[in-house]
Amino acid sequence: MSAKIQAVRGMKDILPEQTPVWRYLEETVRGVLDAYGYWEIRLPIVESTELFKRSIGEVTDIVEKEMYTFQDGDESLTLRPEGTAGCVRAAIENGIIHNQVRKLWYQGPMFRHERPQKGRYRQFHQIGVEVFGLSGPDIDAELILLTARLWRQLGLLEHVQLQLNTLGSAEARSAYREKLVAYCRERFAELDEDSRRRLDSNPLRILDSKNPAMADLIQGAPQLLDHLDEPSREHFEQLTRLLEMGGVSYVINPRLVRGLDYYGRTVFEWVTDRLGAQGTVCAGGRYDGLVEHIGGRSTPAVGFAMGLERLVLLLTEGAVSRTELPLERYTPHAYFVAVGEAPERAALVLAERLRSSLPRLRLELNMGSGGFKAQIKRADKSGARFALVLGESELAEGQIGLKSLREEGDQRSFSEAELIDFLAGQIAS
RNA sequence: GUGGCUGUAGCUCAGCGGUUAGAGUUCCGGAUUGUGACUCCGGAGGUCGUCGGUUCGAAUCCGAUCAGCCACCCCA
Repeated sequence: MSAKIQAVRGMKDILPEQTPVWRYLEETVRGVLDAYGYWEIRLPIVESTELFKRSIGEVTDIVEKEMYTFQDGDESLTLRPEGTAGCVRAAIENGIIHNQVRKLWYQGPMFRHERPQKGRYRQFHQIGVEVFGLSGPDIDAELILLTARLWRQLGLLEHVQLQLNTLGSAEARSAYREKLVAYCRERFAELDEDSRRRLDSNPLRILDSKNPAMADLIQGAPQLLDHLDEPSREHFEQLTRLLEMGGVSYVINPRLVRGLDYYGRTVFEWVTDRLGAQGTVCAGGRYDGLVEHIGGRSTPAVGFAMGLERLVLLLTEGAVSRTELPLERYTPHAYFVAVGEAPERAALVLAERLRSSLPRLRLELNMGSGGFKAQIKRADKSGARFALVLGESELAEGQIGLKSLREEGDQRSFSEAELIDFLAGQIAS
């Protein structure tokens, strides 16, 4: 054997044993988005580096040290570290948000060069939703109601908590930031190393420090909620009222600050305590200034993204037991056992006819021969409910055997027509 | 970028200076000339992460390196 080549750090294979969970999750999300009238947009994975610098912010961790950037001729390109920037770029470039409302979603891999840990990988997958052209709290509420419905459908609602905050208008926030920075500079000696760094990069983050030595300083710090502009306060109050009417409970977390520069007003996160340190499963907020900032006409916008790895983890080991997931929809209904040369040939043809007659039938035909024992074993392992059996004697009698693999009962014998009827009934149920 | 823990069969792990490195599981075959999930038997499967050092002797001790996991930072 030659030297092994392994997957690059932080980039995980999603194995066949896992893909049914992924499909279940993705299909459920798509179903909910369809139900609310959102349209899919498919976006490139590579964008110009400048796009991310301008939208995410030059001094954020993402842009400073986490981007996969490479030179292509005289252009600097970057593997997208998040989806919003590309979506906004595409929306402007194609004129689809010019003076009109758009409700969009996208899906796919994102790349950040971070140290991997539980629920965090260098290539990870998100489904993102972005709405353009609506400035009221009603759309903020709809997005949150939509996610709440999704958690309910996935059986996750009782394992996640909605945290909510408002960052106010850009003006109010930057005024507040100055006050906070001034306060921190006054008590600079009390700041830990991380917070001194945050003072320049993201001062609002200081309030979210996990260091207990900082608790005192944080206690006495000025509060963003006390510095809100009136329209933002009104927006936030209406949003919370709508959520209450919609039956979604929330916790106001004044320390909730999204990491990306473009957020303002509403921000929210769905968090869980079941995934260790990476508890955020879905997060988003309003970014009314971004479209203009990237070169479009001033357009209000709001959106969120959910991390699929984290949701899959939550589904498989965090909250729902794996046996509760409806994964049988991804295993074959029936596994076709055919022993002997003539039966094998006949089975290949018969399997094709069955698939033609029953388009929704999932039928796996045994390949690679093998005795009855081996083939029945494979049938069992495939997860199929039934084994179809064709040996020399069935072939001679023009019958097909049907053996239930999931419950007791004798093997039955069907003609082809009877078998189609029977399977049709099984598929329907 | 920083810290802690861990690298032995495809997977989960035992062995922690002394024959030819083990178990469970998985896979294949048999017990049962044509029938799975339980049982029994057999077979296949290992450069003990890599490189170097100590030693008569290293999976075992030491160093370096690489990788994985978890946490910090940050984030979905």
